[in-house]
Amino acid sequence: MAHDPIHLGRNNCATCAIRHRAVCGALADEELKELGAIGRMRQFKAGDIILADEEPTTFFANIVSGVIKLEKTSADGRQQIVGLVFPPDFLGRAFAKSNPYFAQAATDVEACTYPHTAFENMLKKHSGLEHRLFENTLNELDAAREWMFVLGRKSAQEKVASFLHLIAKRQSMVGCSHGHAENEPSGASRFDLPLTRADIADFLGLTIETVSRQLSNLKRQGTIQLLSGREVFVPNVDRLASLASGDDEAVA
Amino acid sequence: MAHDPIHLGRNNCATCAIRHRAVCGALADEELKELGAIGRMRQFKAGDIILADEEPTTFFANIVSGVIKLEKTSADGRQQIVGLVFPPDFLGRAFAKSNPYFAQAATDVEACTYPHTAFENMLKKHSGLEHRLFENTLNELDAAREWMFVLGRKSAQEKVASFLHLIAKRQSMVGCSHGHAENEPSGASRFDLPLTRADIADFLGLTIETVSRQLSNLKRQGTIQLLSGREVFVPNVDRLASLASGDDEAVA
DNA sequence: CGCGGATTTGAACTGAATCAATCGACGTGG
DNA sequence: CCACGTCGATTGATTCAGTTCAAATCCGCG
Repeated sequence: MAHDPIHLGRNNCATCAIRHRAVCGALADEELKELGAIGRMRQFKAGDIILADEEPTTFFANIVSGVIKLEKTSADGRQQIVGLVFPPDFLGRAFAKSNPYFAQAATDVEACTYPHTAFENMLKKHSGLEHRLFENTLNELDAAREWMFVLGRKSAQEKVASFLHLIAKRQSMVGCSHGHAENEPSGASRFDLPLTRADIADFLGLTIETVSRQLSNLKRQGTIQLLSGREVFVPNVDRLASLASGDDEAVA
Repeated sequence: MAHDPIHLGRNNCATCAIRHRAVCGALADEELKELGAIGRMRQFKAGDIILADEEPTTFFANIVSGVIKLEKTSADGRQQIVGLVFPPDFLGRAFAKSNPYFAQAATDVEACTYPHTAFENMLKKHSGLEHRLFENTLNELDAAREWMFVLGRKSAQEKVASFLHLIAKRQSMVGCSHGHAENEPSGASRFDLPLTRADIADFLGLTIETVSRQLSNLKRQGTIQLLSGREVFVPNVDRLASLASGDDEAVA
């Protein structure tokens, strides 16, 4: 739980798993060397607080493996996850005095981190890097708004199906080395849930119990199988997708 | 309802009401002239569709007056407003093949519009302009995530109070000529609602009836007064804010 | 004056929350 | 090696906030 990441040495960008898909992919060799010089690989354990709410940002990061949750908490303890950060996403709010939310490792995480000031200087110097980060941010905004629909208008069943579908999409993408390929999985899919039931509830605006019940429903229907631990098997992703958007109705 | 805006002549940037607060405020005189040359002032009527969903973006715009709603609709007709665009906000999704959502005038709107390609060329040429738009986008992302908390975790009463508080903040800001001042209103406030009950419901993930009931509750409590037409009077904005965050409980 | 859309209000219903109990996996210590 | 405690997850029973269905009421406008 403590904020005590393992510091590894400098990263070798040339062999980096997310080299081409992350924001640093925007840079030419010369510039990449400059960015690499300020980057440092770190590991976090599930539960580690990576960036604290309302605190000055001390660093930015590219996620290499694992999942980070972005969370908002109100005074009376209600929580809402407002974003999930997967590889090769970028973590951190540029150009702000303080972080607008909590960033916590949902699973064990490896990330390439950059000191706050040095990175913002790079942004100012290399407009290509800023452009890449801008495009990234636009995509995050689209995703956030997509999720607003889920939160505001979908039923519990649709929410849970939407979540599973999202994870299936993102996890299937982790493998591919280039591009944000538009390769929607449509056949079968198998993956580990990066979140606990409590996290899923906080992401969907539901309670733990409702999430659990809906997962049981989907299992009973045969839409998903819950294997050992956090593992899920989806025999037909299209079916899941249609439940997520409410096209389909019950199937007993 | 038709897509038939009134085309006015070229705008005079020097006297523009939003000159300093909009993205164009990033530019030096020379560049401003260049941007002004491609800008054209247009007027839209309440209900006009400004940008259609899934269609190529034909133009971008700075909102000079009025309010635009950004809306998502599902196949079965459910709707969710995923953003409101006030002066001096920027409208349009840069660097995308198509619009990720519907943009419709909630009230009569005046906007300074820029042709798609010409504007994106300006962005490429002037990194200062791109930077300003980037900061804008970061703020929109923060706002979207803030709203995700409202949608996922707040009660109907809190949602309606949050909405009124948001409008009170934004409307009070329309007057000031510079900066995104952090001047939260805290005393009394009077404003026109830019949205119908149906729109408010779609923004809050509620039904029309629930919105109406909650407004009646707030009125009965004395937290707000509903004047003629769309006008609302809030004697104590702080009180509204505390209802919005759930600090406070009922007051009979 | 009367029409039509927007809004309010009422009554009944229901999906998800709440309250409560049990289960299962895992790690620790006797 | 097994009993125990903890934490996450499941399942059941009950409650309640918000929806749905239905009916007034209000209001701008020709």
